Amino acid sequence: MATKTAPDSSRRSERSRRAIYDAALALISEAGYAKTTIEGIAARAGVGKQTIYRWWSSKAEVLLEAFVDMGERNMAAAAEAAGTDPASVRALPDTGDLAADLKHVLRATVDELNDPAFEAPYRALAAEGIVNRELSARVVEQLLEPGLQLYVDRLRAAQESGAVRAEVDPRIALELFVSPLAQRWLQGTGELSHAYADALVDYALGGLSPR
Amino acid sequence: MATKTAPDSSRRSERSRRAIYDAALALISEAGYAKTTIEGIAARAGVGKQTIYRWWSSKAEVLLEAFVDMGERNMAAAAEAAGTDPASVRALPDTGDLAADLKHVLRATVDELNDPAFEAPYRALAAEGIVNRELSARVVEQLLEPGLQLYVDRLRAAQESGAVRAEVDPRIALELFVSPLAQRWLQGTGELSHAYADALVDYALGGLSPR
Amino acid sequence: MATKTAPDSSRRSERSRRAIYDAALALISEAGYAKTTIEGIAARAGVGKQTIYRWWSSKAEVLLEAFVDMGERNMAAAAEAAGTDPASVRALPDTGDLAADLKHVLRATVDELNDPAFEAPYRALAAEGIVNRELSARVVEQLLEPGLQLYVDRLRAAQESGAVRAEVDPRIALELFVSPLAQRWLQGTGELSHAYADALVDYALGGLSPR
Amino acid sequence: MATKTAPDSSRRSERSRRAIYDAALALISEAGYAKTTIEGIAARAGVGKQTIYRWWSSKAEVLLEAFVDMGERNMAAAAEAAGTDPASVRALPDTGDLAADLKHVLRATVDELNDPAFEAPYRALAAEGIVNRELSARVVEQLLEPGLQLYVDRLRAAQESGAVRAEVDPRIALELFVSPLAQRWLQGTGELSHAYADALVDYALGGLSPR
DNA sequence: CTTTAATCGAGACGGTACGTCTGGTCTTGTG
DNA sequence: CACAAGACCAGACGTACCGTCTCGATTAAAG
Repeated sequence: MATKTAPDSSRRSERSRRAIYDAALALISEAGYAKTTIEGIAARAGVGKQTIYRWWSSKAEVLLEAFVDMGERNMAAAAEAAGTDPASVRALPDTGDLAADLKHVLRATVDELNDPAFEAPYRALAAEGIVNRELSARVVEQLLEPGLQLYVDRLRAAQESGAVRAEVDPRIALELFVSPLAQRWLQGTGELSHAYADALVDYALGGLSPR
Repeated sequence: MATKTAPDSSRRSERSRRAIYDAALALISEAGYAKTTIEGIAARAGVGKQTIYRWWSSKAEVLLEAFVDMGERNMAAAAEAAGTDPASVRALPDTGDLAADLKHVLRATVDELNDPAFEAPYRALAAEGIVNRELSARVVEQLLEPGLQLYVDRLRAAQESGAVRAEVDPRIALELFVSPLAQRWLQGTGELSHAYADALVDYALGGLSPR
Repeated sequence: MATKTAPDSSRRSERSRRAIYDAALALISEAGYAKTTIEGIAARAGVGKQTIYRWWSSKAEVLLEAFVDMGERNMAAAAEAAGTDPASVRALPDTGDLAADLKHVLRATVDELNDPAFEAPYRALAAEGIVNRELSARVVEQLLEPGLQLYVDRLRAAQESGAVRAEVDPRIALELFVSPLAQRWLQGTGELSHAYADALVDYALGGLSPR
Repeated sequence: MATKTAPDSSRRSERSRRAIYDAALALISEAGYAKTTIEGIAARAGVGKQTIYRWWSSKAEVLLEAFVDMGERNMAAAAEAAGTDPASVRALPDTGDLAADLKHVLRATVDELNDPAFEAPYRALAAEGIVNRELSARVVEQLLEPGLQLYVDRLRAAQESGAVRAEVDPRIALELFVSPLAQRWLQGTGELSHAYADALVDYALGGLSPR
């Protein structure tokens, strides 16, 4: 039986890949995910439809890769601007004051989530992920997990310095302030402000009960 | 210019409405949101397509109403089974022990979220809501808000009894345990267990910092 | 078994009938037969759709009756204007000169066929009749036959006066000049002029072969 | 403004074209013109609807081409059967006896018009042509004109041999026997028999007046 | 360097669903 | 009961995309 021969990636056109990423992100920002079609991406990128179907299996996959690619380029640019190596760019600060450090990062996250350029494609990815488990796993793994791990690291450090109780599970702990933020952004259930971010940190660290 | 005259809702066929709700929920459970089509709903319901387009403007709207309707019927059934009036069915318990009460409700929520029958349509609605702000607002208002208000009420009662600090904003406080649950369910970032629900309540009430 | 009870024509609204005739003729002139819909006629006439379906079985039937009605009113008006009784209005002239008489009538027919107001509805009727045998029979019987009979009468008179050979069948003979006219009008295969009408009469009466 | 680019006819699927012609003719014979739908043709032909819309602009156009194609194939088949070249197949006979020649051809036409297989599609085409001038012109030009030209040629020959008066216009003369035939067929105003065809020729050639 | 085979842009193809329009029936007051 | 109004089921309309499938015309690797 003749198996569908896999494409030879060594002969792949870098030119087309770039054009497809650019077209995909542009269209999703302009018209939204639902109105973005593979046909539209191909036309905008000046590429045959088959070239897309050859390398990706769905619209969501194209978007995910385009998004990851954008993230990598942004990070490389930031690292270059900062004159440091890329790895250190995303690390959480550790000034010794856990609350201040968390507020600092969460405020930055709030600003990022409020950035309209960021909005459309990421929303699209989030929405698709809810319904498409396989994609969701890749989104979490490639886009979210690295960021979450930084919180885990910082909380572990805080546990060693005694700022956080030792028996607390950092994976659950970080959700106390990260998930409310994400949820508000996804569902639009409330404003995303620096004050809100601060409140989340205060409540989560100090607890709701009187001490 | 002749404005498209709105349909006369007093002449609406209750029979068709029911059939459409049933067909929509059935198809979404069987095939998922993306593969459910208006044409399919109409065919399954034994209804003309126009009858759907006359009363709803999108697939998402049909689903939302079908879902709200299902909720109302379930609640009415539950109230009848319990022999009480519908209003009291969804009220949070108040045994005096806030942590126990919250764990009780959150565990029930975990069970509900893990129920496969509940899964498909609600996921579909959530996904659509992320990308469709107008729908999202209606989902929040009609499906989520009533439930969240119960938390606010319970937390206010706890503040009066001194179990929660007076300066805490209940709207934010409830997100500490509700949002992480929702987030895990939406993104599949972790298991949804009773133990997890308990941990969220403990962390949120007691805080992460040592006391 | 309950037979579909026939409508009681004694209670029929004359008002509606008139309005429907007027609306049908107006719409067919404005938009053509194909774009004229029962729905449109009802709306234009300010009448319920059922009122049309109750009394007519098809769009073509409505048009036919509207057309017959229009003819009757026109004829009555002409008779009144001429101060004679309606029956004599459509009679062919008999001056003793058959060729002249036929040319006179055919020229009038040419003028009528070239009248744009006449065009659309009659074309529509003709087209529908080609495909709808039952309608065609009624069109022929109610609209065409009376006119053709006049030719038969005139030709019979000519046979008695010796102007036409006795063994000629008048029903076939009249087709020699009437059918070419009708055909050109239906198919647009050539101009419809007085000269053409004259030529038809000359050729038909005198024959094509030399004598 | 991006003009809707015309399809590339060199890449057209001959297979589909055939299947569409066959399906169109079959459906029109079975159900008539009005009940034949583009959707139905596509389904019957095992073809996407777009493939029809890509190459034809209306149901009438499809039918016209299907009909022309059928005619060409029939003629080619006849030529092959006769062992002669296609051009000579449709030529009118010239035995020197004009009346006999015309009767021969008209009788054949009568038989053809009475053939049920021929009936439905051609009626449909004729009906549409009456209302659709653009189509009518193409029908006349592609289907009728070639046949009519043969009469013109034969009549010209007759004029040279003295069998027809020199001042007669052949284009008009042929209508004397062709149009009545067409008219009877279209309107069902009378039987189509060999005797009728003969009478038309006799009347037209000899004239109605005594000599 | 060719040669040659896979990728490329392009777009026709068989399909599915869209949202609209109309047909013909049924229902609901009103006169 | 006929009527105006219009909701109903049904299904065709013409359009937009889907994912697959040819087509030459570049490429880029292996000869």
